[in-house]
Amino acid sequence: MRLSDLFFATLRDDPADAEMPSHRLLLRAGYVRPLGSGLYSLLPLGFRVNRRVEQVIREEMDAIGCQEMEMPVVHPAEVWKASGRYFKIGPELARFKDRGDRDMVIAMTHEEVVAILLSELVQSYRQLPVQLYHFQTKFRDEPRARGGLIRVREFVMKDAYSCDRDQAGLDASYEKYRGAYVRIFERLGLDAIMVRSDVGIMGGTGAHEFMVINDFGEDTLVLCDACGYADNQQIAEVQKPSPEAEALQAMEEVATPDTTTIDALAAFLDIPRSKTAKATFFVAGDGRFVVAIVRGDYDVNETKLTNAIKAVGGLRPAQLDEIKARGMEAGYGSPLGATDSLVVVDELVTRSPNLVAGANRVGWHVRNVNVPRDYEPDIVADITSAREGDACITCGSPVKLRKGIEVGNIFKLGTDFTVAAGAEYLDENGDRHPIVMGSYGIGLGRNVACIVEAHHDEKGIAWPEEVAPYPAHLVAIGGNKDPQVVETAERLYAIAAAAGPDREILYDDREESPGVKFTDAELLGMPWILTVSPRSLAAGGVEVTHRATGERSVRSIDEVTAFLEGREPFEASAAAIASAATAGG
RNA sequence: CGGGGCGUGGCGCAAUGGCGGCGCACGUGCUUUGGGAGCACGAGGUUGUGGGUUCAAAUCCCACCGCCCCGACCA
Repeated sequence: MRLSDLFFATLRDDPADAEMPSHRLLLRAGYVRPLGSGLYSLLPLGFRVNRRVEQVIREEMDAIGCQEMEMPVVHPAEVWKASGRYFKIGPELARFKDRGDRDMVIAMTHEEVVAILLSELVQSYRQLPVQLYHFQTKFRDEPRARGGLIRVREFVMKDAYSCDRDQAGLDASYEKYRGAYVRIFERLGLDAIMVRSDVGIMGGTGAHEFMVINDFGEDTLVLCDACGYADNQQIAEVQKPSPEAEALQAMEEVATPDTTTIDALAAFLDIPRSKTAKATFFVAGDGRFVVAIVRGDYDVNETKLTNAIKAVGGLRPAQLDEIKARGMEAGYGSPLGATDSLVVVDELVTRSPNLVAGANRVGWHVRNVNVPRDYEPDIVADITSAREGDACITCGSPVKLRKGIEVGNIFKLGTDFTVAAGAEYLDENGDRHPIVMGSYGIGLGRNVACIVEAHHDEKGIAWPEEVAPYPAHLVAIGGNKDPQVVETAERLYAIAAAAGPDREILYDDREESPGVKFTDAELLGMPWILTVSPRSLAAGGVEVTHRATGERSVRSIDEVTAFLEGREPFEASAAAIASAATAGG
């Protein structure tokens, strides 16, 4: 592709409202353009990267026997009503009516359709297991798009579905996908780590997320360097301290003006936060009012709380009047005297004697509150979030917290969808069973952004060869002084073109100054920059620069030809890679 | 949905009540080709939309729309 023909434009200035490096660079280098919030066009360069990422995923899916197909983006609403998700999912699911006034949805994912296909096509255990996948557009009307391609509303996802006759089959399929995902992210140049994740209210028997550590990430990961433990903070467990035994003291009210926060309370009474009990108030989707009690030095983990009370529809923070109506006072709250509430107490609180808790009266707390002496919990469970430095649940070493971006997930769904769709098979004995499903997703655009996050410097992008839109970027300098430059560059370009579509290169044939061409080449980020100039010709050929390391050498026309034809790849020296790794952090 | 910020040419920005500008990018011509070149000429705007105040509004007021950031949310 000649740059004089390419549909793109590089921006000299950073776009004002692009905060993430990947977003800034993809905009500046002319890979993507926004159309609206969370809606992006992929320009030709961006589309080529997307396609190469897609191809890596396709190869690894095919390698585990997963069959590519395609399912519709628009579904009749009945499909989603049958699974129940039409009613469970809020405005995130886009709905509309077709010309016949029929309810329709724009698909967020495709479990329902797979289950329907299974119900139509699978009758015997002999047809199982089967693995299916497609690359298809999803629409999720997210409350807030952010981070360029990281969180968008419309995106292409590879979603795969395993279909097995039983749990053991699902476990085996799940393992295959786990292995495929490890290979995919390695090929994409991403350091993805697998963490256990919440299965949510969709049930299922297990799920993992593949995460890339990134400060702009939306999830928090709990990691242990010592033993390799890695969980999403939503579900991560840590070892909690064993408070020293104390004689239980009598409760005693104490005036504590202006102490609506734990910090203020602890400071006012001159006690550690660990000697206080914190109350937070929620309303579950089914209407139950929930008081969650954790020690003052911990935070409530809403995912754990949701799972502890099996809250269908999740939790929302309670309103002040809802709290008051149940005899409690926000800022000075506790279950003491509370009515009509589900009291959920963190297990550490039950082991921590003589805590200061709210008196449910503005400006007052109560000393020496003990569970279950002073109030009776409805549920005792681990409902706190892991903290930086807490003791690892498996080895006791201090854990660390890191932000992460989810680049893929694997999920043991179970039979919810197949039961709803009537997707059953007959076993060897003629008995009928629901098919057991798993689902496995990878968002393409998000992966493209994460690759840029991991492979860029202050000058621009540095694509790994596996996903680069073109293998090389040819720059001709001084062509007006020396016709041999243009002649040589044109010849090399033609050689690459003749070597097949995969070997096509970018050729900067524009009448621009050398500075512009070099700057753009570094911004666009092809793995190898080939410079033809009077200087390079005098030195014996073409100057070859490795974009990622900056390593530079002059290669003969024959060597470059062998590279362009795909016969002899260029390799960066180990030393250059090591020094680039050190410099890049 | 709550909080904050922003909306002026393709991009980045200035103009705070009185003739809408600057840099880059863009077009034409000449010069220039190893690190975002120079000169000359030129094109490009209903200042997000609607309403209001005023002799006069990009500027002040109201409403709406859109975008970004934080939070809520995230099968």
